Amino acid sequence: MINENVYKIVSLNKVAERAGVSTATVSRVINNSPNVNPETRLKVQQVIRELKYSPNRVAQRLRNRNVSSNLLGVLIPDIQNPFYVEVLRGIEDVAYENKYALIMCNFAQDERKEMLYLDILQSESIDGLIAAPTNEHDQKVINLVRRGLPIVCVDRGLSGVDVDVVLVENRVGAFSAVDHLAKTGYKRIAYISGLPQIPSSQQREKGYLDALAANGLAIDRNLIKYGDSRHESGVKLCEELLGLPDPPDAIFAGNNLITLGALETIHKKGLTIPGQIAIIGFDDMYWSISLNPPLTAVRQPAYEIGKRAAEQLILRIKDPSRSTVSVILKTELMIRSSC
Amino acid sequence: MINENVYKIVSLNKVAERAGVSTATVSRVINNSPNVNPETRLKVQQVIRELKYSPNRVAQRLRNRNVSSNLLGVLIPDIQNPFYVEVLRGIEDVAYENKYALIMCNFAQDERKEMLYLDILQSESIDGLIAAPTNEHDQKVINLVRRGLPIVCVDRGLSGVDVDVVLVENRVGAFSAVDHLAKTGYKRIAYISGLPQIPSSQQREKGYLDALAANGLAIDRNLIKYGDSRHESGVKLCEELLGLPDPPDAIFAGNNLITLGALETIHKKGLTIPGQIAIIGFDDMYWSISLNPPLTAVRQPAYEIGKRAAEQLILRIKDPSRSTVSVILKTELMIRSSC
DNA sequence: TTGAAAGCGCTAACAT
DNA sequence: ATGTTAGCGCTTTCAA
Repeated sequence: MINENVYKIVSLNKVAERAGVSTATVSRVINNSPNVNPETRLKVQQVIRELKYSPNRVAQRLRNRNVSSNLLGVLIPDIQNPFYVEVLRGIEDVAYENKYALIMCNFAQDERKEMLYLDILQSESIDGLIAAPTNEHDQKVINLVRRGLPIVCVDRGLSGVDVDVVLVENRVGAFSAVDHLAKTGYKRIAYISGLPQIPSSQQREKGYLDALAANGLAIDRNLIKYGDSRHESGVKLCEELLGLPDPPDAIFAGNNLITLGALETIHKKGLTIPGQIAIIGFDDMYWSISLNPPLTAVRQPAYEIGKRAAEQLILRIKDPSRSTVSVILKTELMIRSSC
Repeated sequence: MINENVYKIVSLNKVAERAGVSTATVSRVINNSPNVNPETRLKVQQVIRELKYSPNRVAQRLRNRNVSSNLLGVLIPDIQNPFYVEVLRGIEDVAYENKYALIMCNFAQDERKEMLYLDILQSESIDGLIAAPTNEHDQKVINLVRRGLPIVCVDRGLSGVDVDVVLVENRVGAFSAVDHLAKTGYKRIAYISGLPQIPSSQQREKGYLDALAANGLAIDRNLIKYGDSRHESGVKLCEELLGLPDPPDAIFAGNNLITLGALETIHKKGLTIPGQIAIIGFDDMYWSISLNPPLTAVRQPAYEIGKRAAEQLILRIKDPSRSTVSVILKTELMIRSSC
């Protein structure tokens, strides 16, 4: 358990000793305090370089609870989903620019894992958190907000508390997809939903329903399938749909992974797209054009979502009392050849 | 700058006070020390629950430099590459099982970013690091190894130091791909390489060259293109290749992203695969079957790589003096219809 | 079984 | 301009 090999880290003390000054002076140098004699500063910097000293952030953080830890937490549901990867990239770029490092917690849609990670994040005394909680009533995250930890929610809000949110017009996006399907002439349009407790799934369902209604299409509950937002459930639910006595002529897939799963099933069955079955996805991927056939999809500006979220978070960290905002981004229908 | 809104965290002190015991006793309780009177323990636990106390890991770490911080660093070159995402998943699963959290550093192939992150990781006093450094001579990582920080390298080794490594038979994998191409009858086989300074790129090139030789095919240097391992360079280099006066009849793409980029170019030009141009990729993706056409590829066991790396790392953390190992995993040729 | 106290590395008064 | 010192929250001897 004990690491005997532990590598000795040079401490402020050693630097002070070697430079013949007090620890306070060294501290001032590393924090760029102006009140240091230029010569002293030079000497100290020299020693720092010699000793390859770098300040212990753990100690810094313990000391300064109210000052930046330069750590941001990111809590995402599923790193296998390219959408979240793009969001993460956006966050990461902004974080890096502002000298924040990221503690990344992928809870893989497992609530226990989410709990553990939130505990860790909290006790690491992160500066702020970007989270896509399991659902709007996530008590753990709500408590964190109440306690004053700067938080920005992504892709879904939080009910009962005031919190910054960055999301996308899910209902509108879904509507545009299903409307496109209907206008193209499809009559029996199915919806494969992600986890139904996630607000975005619900809003997409609403968009789907609204579009059917707007186009005078009947709602057939058998054509709505609920899954868990993962590839596997796309595969399975698409099979169920295609096995129906009266199968759909088009599928609206609730997210990335479901689309890919559904595609897999369709190809395994040797069906032609869009001839025998049309498909449209929520979430575009940069390789959608190379899919068979090039996929028509509702594009969410994922990178932008992450970027905005990180920017909001940093603003909030700097000024915790600023009023909360909801950033709502638009989706875009990318029409290719799958419907 | 100062966060006036700072949320008060309950400290050991408060718990001790409230429970009418000393801080030492509370500490013993949270660390499951056996030397605590059962009644006292119960009372303390009660108070802990009441106050929703959770120990401050920062303080714990500062105190116990030689004891687990339960933080692992992960340094990966490109989170947009699905290969690394899978590796990350493997790492993450093992880390979670062992109650480690991950500080994820995506350096996006930017050396300055890598430096910054390594500094942060070091000063966060992580327990260990899983890294895929820019190249074998990465001084920063080499220094870390020398200082005794437990490190496992992924996808590439480190020259001059003894370090645990998990990688894949790159040469053999590339050979099998190009050999398959040659045996299928392709004569002018191109190679689009990732960053040429990365050992795996070099080994794949070697496999490519060997396979050409083994099949009596001439080497045409014009058919070897070097890029930066990203989607964009797949797009561009494939264009160059197809624009050649004497273009290739097959392309071996050095990784995931390059394959997707090349595919994009081929589709934009309206060429048929494999009729007008065949393609085979290094790195399989779970949606390869849904590509147009279903992609033939060399599969690396990415999840397994991550899993093994994390396992090795945890072993090394527990016993820093154990001798280093190289885990070398096999690739697998997934034959579908792109060549 | 419990408590008192030192100290991990650092910063911010306060003093000089 | 610089040094002295207290203390962040915790664990761990050492004593009782």
